[in-house]
Order: sequence, then structure tokens, then C-alpha cells
Amino acid sequence: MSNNPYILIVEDDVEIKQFLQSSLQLNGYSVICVTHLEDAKHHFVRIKPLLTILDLNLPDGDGSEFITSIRAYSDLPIIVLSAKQSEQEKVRCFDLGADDYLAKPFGIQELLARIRVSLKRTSKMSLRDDVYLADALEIDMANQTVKLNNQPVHLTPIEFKLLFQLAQKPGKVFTHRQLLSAVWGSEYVDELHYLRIHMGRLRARLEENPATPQYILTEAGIGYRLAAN
Amino acid sequence: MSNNPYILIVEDDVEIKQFLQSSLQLNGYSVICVTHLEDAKHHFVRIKPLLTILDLNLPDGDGSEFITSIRAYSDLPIIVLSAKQSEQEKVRCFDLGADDYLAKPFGIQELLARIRVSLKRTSKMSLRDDVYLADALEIDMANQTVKLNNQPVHLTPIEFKLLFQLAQKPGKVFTHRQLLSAVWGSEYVDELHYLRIHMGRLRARLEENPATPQYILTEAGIGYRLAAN
DNA sequence: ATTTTGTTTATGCGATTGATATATTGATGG
DNA sequence: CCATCAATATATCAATCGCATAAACAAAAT
Repeated sequence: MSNNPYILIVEDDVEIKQFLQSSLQLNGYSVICVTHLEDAKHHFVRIKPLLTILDLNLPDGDGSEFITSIRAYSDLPIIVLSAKQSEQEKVRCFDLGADDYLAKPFGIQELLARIRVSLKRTSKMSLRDDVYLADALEIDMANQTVKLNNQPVHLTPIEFKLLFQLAQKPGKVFTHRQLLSAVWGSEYVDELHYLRIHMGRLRARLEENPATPQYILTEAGIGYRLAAN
Repeated sequence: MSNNPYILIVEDDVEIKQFLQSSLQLNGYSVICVTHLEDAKHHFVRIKPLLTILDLNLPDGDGSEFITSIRAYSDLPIIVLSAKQSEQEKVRCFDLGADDYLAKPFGIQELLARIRVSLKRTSKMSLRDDVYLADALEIDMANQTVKLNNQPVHLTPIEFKLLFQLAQKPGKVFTHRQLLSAVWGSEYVDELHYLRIHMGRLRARLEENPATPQYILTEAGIGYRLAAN
């Protein structure tokens, strides 16, 4: 759902790839390796790696194309590796949106240090505050806060998870089992009463008149949904 | 008082200093140059430069000392210049808190590109560094002072960091892990009790009645935030 | 030498959650 | 239209969890 703690390595040279992979893993990072541009883009979208290590020279194109396409929608850090020492090339990469550039041959300790710097910075950036908006309901993921008609509403952790789940797709019906699995875990899919109780509590907080709910709607025999529009 | 659009150059070699200064000015930056460590620290506190270019080899000490003392309270970017190519030296600087490291001789275009990257990143983080004022509490980010009822309050370094972190975005909830990572480092993200203890100590200093805090608010299960004003 | 920080233990409090019981709703067939 | 039953909602209470704080002390830093 959110950022996975992965480092994506885009490198076609088998030796360097192995070297990077084992070094990073030894330092406690989870690593995913790809060798082609298209794979890289595909994986980036899916796993949202905490950081990408990118070799510029790839079999199916120039790595700088990767930077451009990623930077259209994400600020996650990219560290470029390249055989080229050319200053022009470095400047080009930086201006496309690379965060760092190491020319080969590089020391692995330096790379690891630069990775630490990038990761630390990301964690300080407090990420973006993605906010869900559904009618008068405002759900701030980063702050785990909810506002109703611009009034802050206090929710407990479970209540927040429930509401967040429903807000993934307003209007869509989530089955009891889906909600139980998402909030409590897959081993709780039969504890229907948990859901009832906490939905009740959630309504008590959000609904003016819980008996005739405006936001959290019941689909008898199936589950619940958040009012669309 | 607030962030001035200055770049601080800490460099004792006259030739390089001149070269940097004119290059940066030609590219539209305002520049302040100093040659000594003590001057550097002094100016940093006063002008809060958007970025610092730091030569490690200074007449009155090692530049890394500057990094350490600055990083105690500020995340403004620091780019290190050094004649040393030593990987160990680079790693040391990065881990102290440098944002980038260029070994001499370097290309001015590369330096300019790296400066652009750092500045772009800072502007995305949009942290505040002016004065937070709420009721009787005054946090002066530029001067690193805290006043309560116009009386200076003494805070320990950790207490400073904690409070400044919260003051980066009053009202925003910082998770336990974010605070632990920002103040102690990412390897401490699970030491929740550190946070509790020191928040308690901070409250003891700032809050009239620590049991019903006015400024430092708890978000149960998530983290802490500074009361918005 | 003094202040600051890390570590542990214990305790009280209030909020959250889970468990149980009871009430309410709403669809359906008589 | 009412009776019935299943599904849903709520009310109440107890167990648990998370938080705050204190105290005591060692270790580290200044």
C-alpha cells in the first residue's frame, strides 16, 4: 500500500549487480534487481522503492529516460552510477532529477554512506501528507487525523483504520471479511461482532444521527461502504 | 531573521574562494565568505544560509567540527569540499551530516548542479525557521532560544532538538518513529521510552501543569505534536 | 564537578478494546 | 397489516493497553 522498504537496483552488468546486491543486503537493506529500463519503470510503480540505484547504460535505452519518467510523479531518491566521468553528463542527470551521481569505479563505503544520507533525508521530509477527501470528510493519512466539516474528529487507531479502508474507494462495498482482514488481520475474518461494534463507535463520532447514517452505510448481508459523492 | 537567500562559503584558500564567489554570484546567488571556523559558526547562526559550502581544511580547526555543531539544531544543506580523496573521510563527513562531498579538483558546473539539487530539495521540505509564538511560549528558531513568559528557558540539546522538530510544523503530528529518527538517529526508532522520558522532561520545563499540557500534545498510538496557534 | 543522558522498575490513570446482553431494524410470508 | 426471524445496532462492563511520571542510578559528556 505505502512505501516498501526496498532498494531498487537497475544494473545490467552481472558482476556489479551481484556486488551491489550482496553489499546492500549485508547492510540490512532489502533489494530488488532489474536489468532493463522497462522492468525498472514497472517495478518502480509497483513497489515504490525507498531508493533507486540506477546505471545509466542499459541494454534497452538510456537510464536518464528512467529519471524523467519517474520524476513526473515521484520524488523518491535516485542515485546514478555511471562509467562516464563527463561533467556534462553529471549536470544533465542532476537537472533531470537525480539526487546523486557516482562515477565508476566507486568505493562501496562511499555508496553506502550516500545511501544513508538519502534515506535519512527522505524520512525527514515527513513524506507528503496525502489527504483523502470524501464530501465533508477529510482524511489525512500522514497525521492520522480526520476532519468533518473542518472540525477535527478524534478517532481511535481501529476506527481510523476502518475509515481509511472504506475511504479507499468511496461508494464501493467492502465485505465484512475484507474489512476484518484489513483491520484486524486475516485470522479475524469471522469475528463479525468486532466490526459491528466498531462501526457503531465510528458512526457515533461521525454521524449526526447514527440511526440514519449519512456517511457509513450498511449493506445488509454483505458489508459496509462509505457514501460516494 | 528568517532564511536569507545566502550561500555561505567557508574556505581559506584565497584563489578558490574568489573562484567560488564569482561563479556563484554569476549564477545569481548571494554569497557570504568566511575563512575561519569560528566565523563560520557565528555567521551560520545569524544568517541561516540556504546552503553552506565547506572546506574541511581550515586554519583554526577541522571543518567536520562545523558540521557536528550545526547539525545539532539545523538541517540546512552542507556541501563539503576537500582535497582528500579518502573514502574514509567522505564516509565520516556524510555520517556527521554532510549532504554532499566533492573532492578537489572539481568542475564548477558539477558543483553548481549539486547546489541546485540541494536547494530544490530544501524548498520542497519547506521547514520553518522563524519564530513560533503561542501564548507564553516563544521559540526562536534562528537564535535557538526558547522563552516562556519572556523568561529564557534552559533546554538540554536533546530537548532542543525535540522541540525544534515539533516546531517545524506546529499542529502536525510527528510519529514516535519520526521523532526518534530525527533526534537520535534511524537506529533508535524503536526506543519509545527515550521519547517518553524526554518528552516528560521537556514538559516539566515548558508546561505549567504537565498533566494537562498546553503546548506539547500527545496523539495516543501515533506520536506528538505542538499545539497550533 | 556538574549536567545531561540512558536504563530500569514500578505505579496510577484514562482510553481503547473486547465480551456479553439486549434492543432495534427490515425484509418476508401469512 | 402484523408476526417473525435474521441481521444489525446499542449499551454496559471488565480487561487490557498505552501513556505519564517518579525514582534511582550508571554512564557519558562538558
